[in-house]
Amino acid sequence: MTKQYRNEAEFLKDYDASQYEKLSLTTDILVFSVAKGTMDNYRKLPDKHFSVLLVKRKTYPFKDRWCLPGGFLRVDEDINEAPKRVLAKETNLHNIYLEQLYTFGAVNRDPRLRVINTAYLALIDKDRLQEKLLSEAAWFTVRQVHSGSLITTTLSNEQECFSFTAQVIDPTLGNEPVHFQIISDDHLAFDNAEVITVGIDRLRNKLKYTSIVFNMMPADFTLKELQQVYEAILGKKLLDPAFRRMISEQVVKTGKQKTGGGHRPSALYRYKKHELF
Amino acid sequence: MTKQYRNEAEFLKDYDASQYEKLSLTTDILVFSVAKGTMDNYRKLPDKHFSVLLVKRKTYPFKDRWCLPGGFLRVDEDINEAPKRVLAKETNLHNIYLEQLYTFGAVNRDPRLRVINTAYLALIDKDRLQEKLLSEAAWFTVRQVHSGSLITTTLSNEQECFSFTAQVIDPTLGNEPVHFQIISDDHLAFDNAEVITVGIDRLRNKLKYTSIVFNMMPADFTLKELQQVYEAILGKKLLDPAFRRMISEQVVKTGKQKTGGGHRPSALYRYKKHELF
DNA sequence: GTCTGTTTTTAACAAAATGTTAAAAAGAGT
DNA sequence: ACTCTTTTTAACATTTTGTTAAAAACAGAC
Repeated sequence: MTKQYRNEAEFLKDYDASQYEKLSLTTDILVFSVAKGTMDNYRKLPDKHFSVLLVKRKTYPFKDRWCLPGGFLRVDEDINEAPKRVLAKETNLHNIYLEQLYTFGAVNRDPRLRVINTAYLALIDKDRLQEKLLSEAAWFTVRQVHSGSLITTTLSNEQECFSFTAQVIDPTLGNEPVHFQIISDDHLAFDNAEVITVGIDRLRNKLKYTSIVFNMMPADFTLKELQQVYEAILGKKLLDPAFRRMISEQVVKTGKQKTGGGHRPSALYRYKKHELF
Repeated sequence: MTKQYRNEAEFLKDYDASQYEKLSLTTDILVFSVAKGTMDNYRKLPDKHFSVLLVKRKTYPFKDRWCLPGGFLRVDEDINEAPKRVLAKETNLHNIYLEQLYTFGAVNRDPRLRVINTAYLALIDKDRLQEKLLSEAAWFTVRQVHSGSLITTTLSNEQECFSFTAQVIDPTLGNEPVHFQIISDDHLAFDNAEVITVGIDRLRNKLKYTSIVFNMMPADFTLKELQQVYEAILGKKLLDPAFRRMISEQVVKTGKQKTGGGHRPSALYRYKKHELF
C-alpha cells in the first residue's frame, strides 16, 4: 500500500531516489570542419577538405583505437554543458558551435555496462583555429560513396586510412524513420561509425535549410570560399551563379576586398542575420 | 597507479561499473494526430483539428496535472523500445510511428532527482484508431499564435483549456542553435511545455521536406483530406492546385473513388514510396 | 604601358517550380 | 433537365533555379 501524501512538498521530502535502476550517460562530439588541405594528389591544386576530429583512446575498452571525443555526463551538469567540458579537456577546443545530434541507446553499445550516449554535432572554422589541439587528437578527411542503399565512408589523413559501410534502412509506413545500420566497421570504437554516418547526413541536410554553415567560416569570407565549403561537405561541384543567388540573402558585403591573387579581387562578405519566422 | 591490462577481455572482466555516478533516463512521448473534430463553433462546419495526447498524473510530483505519457527506461531495454512499451501501458496505443525528438537534460527538470528525458514524436491516424484509449488519456486540440519572438500555445478540449508561452532564443553565431525558453506555464508537469513546443516546431518543419504526414493518414485518402491535415498542422489554408502539385510525386491513385457527397466524387490516393537518395 | 592569363562577377536567357484565377467535370438532390 | 456543390484540371503569371557566356579587374610578363 502506497503512503498517501497531502501535497507536493511532503512527497518530495520522503522521496526515495534509489527505487529505479540507474544507468550512465555519455556524450560524444562530432567535430566537423572544412579547411584548405595539403595539395590535392591528382590535380596538384589546393583543395578544401571536409574533416572530422578523432582522438586516440588511451584506455580499455578499444585501447589505441581512434574514436570521437567523448565522456561521461556528471549528475550535476546540464546535458548541453557536458560536450563543452569534454571537448575542452580532450581536444583543447573552446567556444565552438554545438547542437544535439541524436541519443544512441542500444543495449550493448558499450561492452562494459549500460551506457546511453547523447551525441553532439560541433562545427568549427579550422583555419582560424587559435587553440592548439592536444597531441592525441587528429583531423581525418571525410569521403563518402553512395551506391544504392549502401553508404561507404572513408576517413583518412597522411598516416592512416580506414572505411566503414552503412546500410540505409528504409522507413516503412508505421515503423521507424530512416536510420543507418553499420554492416562493416573494423576500426572505430563503440558505435562511432553510426554516429558519424548520422552526423554527416544531418549536416548535409541542414546546409540546405539553415545558416549552420557560417559556424564553419571566419567573420569575413569571399563567396568562392563559402561555396568551396559547401562543395567539400556535399562532395560535389556547384554552379557559381546559382550558388550566389541561393546564398545572397544570408550574406552582406563588408566593402572590403581580398586582393593579391593575380586576378579580379573578391569582395568580402559577412553573415547577415535574417528573420526566422 | 592504474593497473595495466594486456587485452580487452582482461580489462572487461575486471571492470568496476560503479565508479561513475549514475542517473535515470525517462522517455516522454508526444503523440500528435489530426482528426475530424466536433462542429466548429463559429462556422458550424466540421473541421479538422491538430491535437496532442495527454494523460493525467496519478502520483506526485505534479499529481492530477495533465502531462505527456512517459516513463523510465529499463536498464535492459533499447532506448527506442521504451516509448513503445510506455505508450502501450499508459494509453493503450500500439504500433504507431515513432521518431526521436530531442533529449532534455536540464539539471532541475525533475524535482525528485537527476533525470534525463529523451522525448519521442509519435504520429497516428486518429480516425482509424482501433484501440480504445485508457480513461486517463485525452486528446487536446493544439493552437499556436506567433507574435514576434513569442509563441503562445493553447491546448483545449470540451472540458479544459490552458496555455503556455515560449520565447524563441535566437541563435548567435558561435553559440547554441535555436531553442525555446518557456516563460509562462501554469499547468503542465515537468518540462512538458518545452517538449511540446519543440515537437510542434519539428513536425511543421518536417512536413515540408519529408513524407512524415502519411503516418497520420489511413491507407486510402482523398487529396482534400490530406490537404486538410497539412492545414490543421500548419494552422493556415493552402491553395488547392499548388498543394496538389507539391504532393503529387508522393502519392498514387488507387483507382477507387469516394462518392456520396452530393458533388463530384474524389479520387482515392495512396502513399507512393519514392527515392530517398 | 600594354598585353595576357586568371578568376570574380554579373548579365542574359532557358527551364522548372510555384502562385493564382477560373473554368470544366461529375455526382446528388430538386 | 436544372441547380448546387466540391473536385479536378487548364491556363496563365510570377518566381525561382539552371546554364552559358561575357564583362570586370588584378598580377605578372614582355
